[in-house]
Amino acid sequence: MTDAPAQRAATVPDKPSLDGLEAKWSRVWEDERVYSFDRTAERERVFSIDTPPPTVSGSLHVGHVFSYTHTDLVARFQRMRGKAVFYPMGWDDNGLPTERRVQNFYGVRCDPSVAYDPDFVPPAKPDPKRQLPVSRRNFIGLCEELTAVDEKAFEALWRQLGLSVDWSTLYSTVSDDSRAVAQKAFLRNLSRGEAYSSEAPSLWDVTFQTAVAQAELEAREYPGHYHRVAFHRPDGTAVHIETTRPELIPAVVALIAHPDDERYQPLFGSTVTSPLFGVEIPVLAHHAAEMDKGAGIAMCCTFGDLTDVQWWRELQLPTRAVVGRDGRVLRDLPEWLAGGPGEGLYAELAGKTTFSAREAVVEALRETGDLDGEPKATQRMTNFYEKGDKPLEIVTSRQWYIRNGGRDADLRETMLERGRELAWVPDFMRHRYENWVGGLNGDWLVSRQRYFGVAFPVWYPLDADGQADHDAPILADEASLPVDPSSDAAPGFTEDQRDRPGGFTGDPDVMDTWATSSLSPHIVCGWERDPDLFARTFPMDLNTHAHEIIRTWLFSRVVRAHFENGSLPWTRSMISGFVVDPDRKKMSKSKGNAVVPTEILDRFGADAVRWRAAMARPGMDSPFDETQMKVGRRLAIKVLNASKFVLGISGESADVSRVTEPLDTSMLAGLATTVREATAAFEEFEYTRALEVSERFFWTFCDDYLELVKERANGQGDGAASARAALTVALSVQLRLLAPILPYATEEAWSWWQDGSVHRASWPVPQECGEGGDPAVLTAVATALAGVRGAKSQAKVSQRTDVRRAVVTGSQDALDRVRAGTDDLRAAGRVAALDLVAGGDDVVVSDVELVAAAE
RNA sequence: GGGCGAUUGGCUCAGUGGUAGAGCGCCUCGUUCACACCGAGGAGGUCACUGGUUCGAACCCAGUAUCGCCCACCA
Repeated sequence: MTDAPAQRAATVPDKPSLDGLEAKWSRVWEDERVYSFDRTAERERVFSIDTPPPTVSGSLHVGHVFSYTHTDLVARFQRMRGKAVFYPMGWDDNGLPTERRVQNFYGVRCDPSVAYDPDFVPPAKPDPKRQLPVSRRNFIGLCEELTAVDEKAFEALWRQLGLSVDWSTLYSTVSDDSRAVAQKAFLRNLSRGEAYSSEAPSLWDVTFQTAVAQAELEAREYPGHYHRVAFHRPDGTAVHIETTRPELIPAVVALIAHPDDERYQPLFGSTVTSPLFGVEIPVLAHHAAEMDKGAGIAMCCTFGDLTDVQWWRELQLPTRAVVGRDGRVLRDLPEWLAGGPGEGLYAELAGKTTFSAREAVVEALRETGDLDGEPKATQRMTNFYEKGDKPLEIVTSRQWYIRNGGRDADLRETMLERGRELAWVPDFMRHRYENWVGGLNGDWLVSRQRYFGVAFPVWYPLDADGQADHDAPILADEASLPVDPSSDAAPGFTEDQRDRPGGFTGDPDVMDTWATSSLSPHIVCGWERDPDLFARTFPMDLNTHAHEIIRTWLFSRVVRAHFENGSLPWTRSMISGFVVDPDRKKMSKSKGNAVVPTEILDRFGADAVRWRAAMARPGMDSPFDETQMKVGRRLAIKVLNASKFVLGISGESADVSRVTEPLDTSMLAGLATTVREATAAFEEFEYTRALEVSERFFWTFCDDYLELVKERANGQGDGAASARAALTVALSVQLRLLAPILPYATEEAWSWWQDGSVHRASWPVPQECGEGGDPAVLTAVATALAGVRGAKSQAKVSQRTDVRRAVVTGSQDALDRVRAGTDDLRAAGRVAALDLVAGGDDVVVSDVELVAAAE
């Protein structure tokens, strides 16, 4: 805060404009460190905010802009209220989105078997069809290179939008610090039994060749066919099942029907043989089989779907996998098929995709007559990885899990209780949390078979045969974190023992990005790194984001803080709705209906976009509509022009004790009410209401009050002094009321006559507006003025037309109020003589005698 | 199938028991002495529907419909 004041030159321009304000003020705010966090503040004075680290390899759309603005509105209000606002920003540069972007951008793919090339230069002309294999280390280098570029663009956007983050607290999810936090928290989870590894069936994306978590699933419509297929009883009679996946017949382990199903009760306990492959399997009963679905009896494979996994687990069925990690039928003949009638067919299927294998099996079923009728087309919901485009398979593999209540009723109840403990804005959003936690069907799978991410700080000893002992992992020392087990030797070993019998091997996997971002409160608050900061900022005061990541980011942070700190990570969550397209459909890049934020910021300006964002209440979806942006822009311009006008006639003295005229005290009384309402609204995180009351007052102030007093204020004496003081007080208060919404226009106007940033000024209090005013005076006088204006409008003459005489009727009280401002009214309406006549209740203007233009 | 939210003038939305509101758009008029990225005035709605409670319902209760989102659903 040393060398910037030159830019604060305090002159009122002749023609105020929004142009250039963003560049000018975001620069000044940075130079003066206006939003820096005072880390000496005691906990009660701190307001700490956890805001989502955007995926830098993704693209931001206008929905993000709105949601981040919502956070900023609260941050700015709290700062002006005197809080030390801790408002960091982070980048999520982990994981698949980055890998995918690097692959497309540079035309490379990661191949861990390729040796590191220190002189590697990416292809000048990437060929997306033939990606160049590069070493893991080179690949990660490219990830880091590209994210650095993306981060610059993101930061520029946030600065233009005017987010009041303290950029000195910027973090990224792949930094050494974040990796150390992620690894340390994982080791703690492990030591307390909250994390574990397990060889188990899990959802698997065959394109990315990685396991995925329940929270990353997306059910989509997917076309398929029902095939009615015969299994055979020992006496040769057929038992028909229906399946959409006949290619899994070689993997069948049982037929299963509901225990109450009379059709199949005689079969329970007996066996049947599978068509084509002749494998003998039992017919079993299980309550999860649905009588009215398909044939009522299902073929259970290991594994076709999650129900199969349930049956496999609960009925203790054997494992007979035929689909590999690449989504193709396993090359080697499974032992349970050896010697059977299907050996030849299997050889044909081996290596085929499930799609081609299905065709071959159907053909074979036709030939043997085991296909009953023709396949019937169907559309069904199928699980996809949210970033993938092929249905998920279920593959058995060793994975790391963190407990989250998905397999433990007590823990689940504890997590539901945490959700109840949390304050939700709006409150109904808590249902999404409860819905999700209540429906968990397994623990949180955190390992990914990918490259760019935080490694598990774990190695395994190798026995004399070179087999890893996964039950005796070698753990990293906390002091050594972060570590990379693929390049750092395990403690107690040397690098030349890597992957040698009797030596060690590093855990090959990386953590899913949510496993790191679930620790964002720990990362930003300095968990274990800066205990003093942590004590001042954690648990945090506010968490904000849109509702789509309640199940992922919000829930995962609750889990981690629960385990690590025995508390919620924050006391309150404010959840934004979506910006939807004009048809009320969700915006997404793939649908092509997403609006690019830089474009609207450039076209309408940050204040206008922020104004529009502020009009979307927490949790409410909001259609994108350009015409609304113009309204915000108009307000911002009006703020500049009204400020210029007020300062031009009022001078700069804001001495409220000089305000004596009833019309002036009336205006200030109304302003005091506005301050009360806006403050109460902001305290309830109802920024929209705060904006509405402030804006409504501002327009009345401009349209009525300014017009009424401008003549008197330009005159002499106590009346003029009263008006000028009132104008100045009102300007000061209103600029501060609007500052959180319109940071640029208010800062610009503030700079014309005040020292320092409006964003560091104190939030207005009603006492600034004096006491004893009657708000009804301004209302009554303004109503009378509107009557005069209406008469002129009706007569289709200029508002500047002189009025010889007019009559105001109303109740005695109303007339008293009008009388208090009668001189101002006559001046503003250009009325020579005003008669006040008792009658009726409302203020009504009549008998307006206009002076003809010619006179 | 379960859950949540929405339904008020052409559009976007306020309004939680007492005679329907705002902004935008529209129409008319005016104006350049803060503001043409302007001002003044005006028209426009049986508050989705059906019952119920109440002296009184946009608002409370029950149900229905439509739209959206979340979750579940691969036989």
